[in-house]
Amino acid sequence: MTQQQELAQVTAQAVQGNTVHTQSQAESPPYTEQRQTSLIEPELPSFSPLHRYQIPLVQDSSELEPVSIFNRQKCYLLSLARQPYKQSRLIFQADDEYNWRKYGQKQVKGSEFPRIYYKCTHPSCHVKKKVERSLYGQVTAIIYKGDHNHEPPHNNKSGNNDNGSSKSCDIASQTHQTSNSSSLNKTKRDHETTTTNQMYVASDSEEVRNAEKHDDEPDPKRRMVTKDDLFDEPYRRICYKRATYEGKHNHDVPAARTSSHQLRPNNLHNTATANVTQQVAIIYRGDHVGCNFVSHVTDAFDRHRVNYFVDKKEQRGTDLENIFVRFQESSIALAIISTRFSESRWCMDESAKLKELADQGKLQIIPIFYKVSARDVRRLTGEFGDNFWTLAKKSSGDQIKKWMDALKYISNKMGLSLKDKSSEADFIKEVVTEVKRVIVATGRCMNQEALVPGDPQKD
DNA sequence: AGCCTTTGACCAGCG
DNA sequence: TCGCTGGTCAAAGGC
Repeated sequence: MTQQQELAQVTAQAVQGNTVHTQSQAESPPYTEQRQTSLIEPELPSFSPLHRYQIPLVQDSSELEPVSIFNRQKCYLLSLARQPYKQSRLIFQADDEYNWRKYGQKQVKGSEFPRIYYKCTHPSCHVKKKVERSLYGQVTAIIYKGDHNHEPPHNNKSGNNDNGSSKSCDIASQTHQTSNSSSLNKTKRDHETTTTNQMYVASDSEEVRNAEKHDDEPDPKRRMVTKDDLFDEPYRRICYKRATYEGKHNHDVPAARTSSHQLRPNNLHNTATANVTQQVAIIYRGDHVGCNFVSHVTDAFDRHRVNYFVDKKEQRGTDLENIFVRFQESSIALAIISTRFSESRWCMDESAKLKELADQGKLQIIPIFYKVSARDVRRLTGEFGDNFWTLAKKSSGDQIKKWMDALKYISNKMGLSLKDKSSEADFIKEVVTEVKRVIVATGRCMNQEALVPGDPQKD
C-alpha cells in the first residue's frame, strides 16, 4: 500500500469517525451542532441576485471523540496537520468535484495558517477558491470565486498526477459530503454567491477570552452574528467561520460520490420529517415589522412548508397564557427584535417566557435582530434601550429584572441580524435557511430520542 | 514530461 | 504619499 493510499484510508476512516461522532451529538442541544449540520437550502427562489448558502465546516479533527480507533486516527491526523505540504494537503483541501491547482498562499493577519489560493485546473476555467485554516489546520472558510465553464471531471483526478491533490480522500470533502446530500450540493452550487458575513463568536466575554487562548476549540455556545455586529464590539473576536462560496458555477455538478449517501442520511429527509411535528413560533412588535418582514417570512415558510405560528396583533386580546401554550407547542421560536420590541410589555413577557422554556430545553430561540444591533439589545442602549427604560419606569423591579435577563439571554443566542441597508429578500432566505437548519437539528434530537433502545413504542 | 507546490516578488486597494 | 494587507504571478524544484 502506498503512502497515498494509506493516507486515503486513514482519512476516510476518520471521516466515518466524524460521522459517527456527529450523529451521536444529537443528544446535545441542537445549537451545538451548528458547525456540522448547516442546512443547505434546497429550493430557494431566485428573487435576488445574491444567494448565500451555508455549507458545514470541516469537522475539526480535534473534535473527534477520544474513543477506540478514532483517537489514534486523530493523533495521526493532527500529526499530519502539523507537517508541511504533502500529507496535510490531503487532509485539508476541500473537495467539490472539481480539480484545483494551488497558485499561491498568503499569511493572513490573525491566522496562524496561511490562506491558500487555488485555481480550477481546467484550461479555460478561471474559477478560484481560497481556503483558510486555523490552528491544527482545520478549514475555517472556503471561498469560491467565478463560474466554472465546464463539467467537472468524472474521475475526480487531474491528469496523471498521483500526488494527492484534489483527491476524494480529504476530510474536507468527505465531511462536506457526509453533511449534505448530493441534491443539496447541486442546488447550493446553482445559487452560491459571496458571503463572509456570518461568523461565529463566543457568546460572552469570558468565552471570548477562552477563545483567544484556544482559537480552534469548539464551543457549543457560539452564536451567529453579522460582521457589522462583530465590529461593533472590538472585544469580541471571530472564532469560527462558516465555509463560504463566492461566485457561482455556471454548470451542473455531478452526483456526489456514493460514500456520502452511505455515511449520512439526507438532511432533506430530516427536514421533511421534522416539519410534520415541529412548529416555529414567531413573535414581533409593530406593524412596521409585521406588515412587511414578517409577512414575507411567513410566505417563505409557506413555500418551504415550515409549520409556524404567528403571535399576531389580533390575537393579543386573548389571554397571554394562551399564547404561552402555543409557545409550548412549538419547538422553535423566532423572536424578531426591532427597536420597538422593547416598548411592549407583552413582548417583554413573551421574551421571559421564551427564556423560561429555553432554559427547560423545550424551545430553541432564534433571535432576529431587525434593524437593531444585538449589542443594543444586550446592553439596553440606543433606541431599543430607550424604549425599554420607558417601559421599565412603569413596571416593577421583578418584571424589569426578568425582562433584562430574557433580553440578555436572547441577544446572546446565535441569531441573524438585518442591517438598515441590507437586502430583506436575502435576509429572509437566510432566516428560512437557519430555521430549517434548527428544525433539522432539533428533529434529529427528537429522532434520537425516538430510537432509544428498550422503548417498545419507539422501536 | 507533465503537473504540482513552494515562495518571494509584484501589484492593487485602502485608510 | 506611505504603509499595510490581500491577491496573483512566475521561477524553481519535487514527484
